[in-house]
Amino acid sequence: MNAIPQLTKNQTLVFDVLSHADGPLSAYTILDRLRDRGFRAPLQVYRALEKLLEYGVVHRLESINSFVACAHPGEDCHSHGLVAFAICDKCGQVTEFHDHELDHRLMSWVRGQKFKPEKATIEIRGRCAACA
Amino acid sequence: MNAIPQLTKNQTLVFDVLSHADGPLSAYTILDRLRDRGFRAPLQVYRALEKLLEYGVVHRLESINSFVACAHPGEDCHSHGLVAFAICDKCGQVTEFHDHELDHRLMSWVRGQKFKPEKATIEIRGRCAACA
DNA sequence: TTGAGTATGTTATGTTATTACATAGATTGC
DNA sequence: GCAATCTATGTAATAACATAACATACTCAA
Ligand SMILES: [Zn+2]
Ligand SMILES: [Zn+2]
Ligand SMILES: [Zn+2]
Ligand SMILES: [Zn+2]
Repeated sequence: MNAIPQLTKNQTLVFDVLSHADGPLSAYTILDRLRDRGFRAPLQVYRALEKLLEYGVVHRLESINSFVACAHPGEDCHSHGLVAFAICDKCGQVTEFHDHELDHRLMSWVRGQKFKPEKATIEIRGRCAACA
Repeated sequence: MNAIPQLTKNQTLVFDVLSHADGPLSAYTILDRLRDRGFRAPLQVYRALEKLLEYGVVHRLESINSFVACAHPGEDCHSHGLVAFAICDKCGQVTEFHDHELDHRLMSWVRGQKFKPEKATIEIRGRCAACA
């Protein structure tokens, strides 16, 4: 359970944008929102995201090439468990959830294969309750 | 359980490349491998892939922007169940698997949220037995 | 045979992500 | 202090992935 280090200037800016967004954002959207804070190039965003992902305070949604602030900051789940997302294709809302049973099931299959997991991606696309 | 229609010329070419590949391929890699069969533009690949995905004979691996031929052709799983992948980051080998228990667990969570799932992505990245 | 639907070809463009190189700031040991 | 080192940042260019827009051709049924 590594502590989250003090964020640098750019990391703070990117994290702030994600925290206050009402849904996942692409790297280039983040860039646009930080132009008036001095951001000029994608790398400023990608480098910050890389660290934020490493610290576990941001998640990447592979199926939509976007990033979202962790919905459960401070919780222990991320260090030992797996994270899943339900993504609404209509309104963009994302629900992050953890399920130890799911985790256990996946990992037991994986261990049976002698596969050494590093990272798991679980994303469900569809319609949220409000948009159904 | 919709039958798979007769594939068109381009769909056949793309499917053949994927079937004979020893791992997942990006769209542009497929394009390169079909240059001498007359392919000139990405869209020829993407359009074929779109159909092949729809027919369920090819899967897209979101976390590596690549495509792979279904490992279980003809099986019924795809129409009602969910597909998961273990992807080796060293050698690129992909193992496709189905697990009804996993499926059930995920869908019960999702139903509890009144979320209407359309598609699920489950990808585990790590090292395969041979590369561990 | 004409109209609708599907498949294809081609060019251009949009979107996402990384490489390469330069500069600046912080930290450590001397 | 001052060099060595490490981390963070700035900038330009390019690579990698994906789609839009438009034209043409090929079914196939009415
Ligand atoms: Zn989280
Ligand atoms: Zn919604
Ligand atoms: Zn399959
Ligand atoms: Zn391997």
